[in-house]
Amino acid sequence: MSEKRNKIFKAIADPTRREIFHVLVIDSALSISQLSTQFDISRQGVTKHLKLLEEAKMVNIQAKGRERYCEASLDALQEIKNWLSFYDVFWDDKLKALGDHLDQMT
Amino acid sequence: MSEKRNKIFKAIADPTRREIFHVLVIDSALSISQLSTQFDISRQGVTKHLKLLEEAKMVNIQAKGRERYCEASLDALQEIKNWLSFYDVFWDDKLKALGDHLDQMT
DNA sequence: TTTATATGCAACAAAATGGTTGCGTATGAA
DNA sequence: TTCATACGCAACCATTTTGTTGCATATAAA
Repeated sequence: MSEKRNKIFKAIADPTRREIFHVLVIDSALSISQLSTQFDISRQGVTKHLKLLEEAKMVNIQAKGRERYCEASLDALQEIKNWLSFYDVFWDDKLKALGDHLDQMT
Repeated sequence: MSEKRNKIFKAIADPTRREIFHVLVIDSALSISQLSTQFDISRQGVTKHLKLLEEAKMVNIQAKGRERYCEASLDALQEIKNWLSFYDVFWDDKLKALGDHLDQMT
C-alpha cells in the first residue's frame, strides 16, 4: 500500500524527527525520558514525534517496567530506497545520453 | 547546508508533489497548464507545489513565450541518497552481527 | 485590433502540524 | 506506605500547509 510510503515520507520530513531517528540509530536503546533530554522540546513533544516514527515503522518501542525503550529500525528505509530506485533508470539514461554526446565530440 | 536537505525532504513529503515530480520525470517537459490537467487540483494548486519543488531543485522551470515549461532534475535526489548512505553502515553492521551469530550456531 | 490562453499574485479558509501545559496513573525506590 | 519518576492522554494554541477563488497582465491567435 502507498499508505506505508506516505507515512515514512511524512516521518522524515521533519528535521527534529530525523534527528530523533539519528540519535536512536547511534545510541539504541533509550527510554523516552532519556531521549527527551537531548532535545530542546518537551517530553510530550518528543513523544508525539515518536508516535509518527513508530507508525512509519522507523522506530520500535517496548515497555520495560515503567519505562519505554525506543530503538531505530533501519529496515524501514528500504521504502525510500525503493522510491529512489525507480529514478535511477532515468538517471542512467541521462548519463548514457551524455556519454553518447561526449563520444560524438571526439 | 542543511537547509537544502530540509527543502527536499519537505518537497517529497507530499504525495501530490511526488506525483508531479514523477510525471515530469516520465514526460518532460510540460507547461504548467498541461501538467495541471493531470491532477484534480486547480492550476494554482499545482503552481504552489511546483514552487516548493523548484526551491528544492527537484524541478527546473523556464519561460518560453507565455508558457513556462517544467522539467524534473534528478540530481536533487542525491541529497536523499546521501542521507540514506549514513545508515548503510549501521545496516551492514547489523547484518554482520547477524552473520556472526549464525556462524556461532553451526 | 480583438479575443483567447497561460500565467502570477493576493486574499481567503479549512485542516494539519508542532508545540505547550495540566493532570492522572502505574511502577520503582525509600 | 509514601514519595518520586516515567509515562499517556486531552485540551489548547500558533503557525504552516494545502487548497480555493478572483483579478490583473502578457503573449499568441483570429
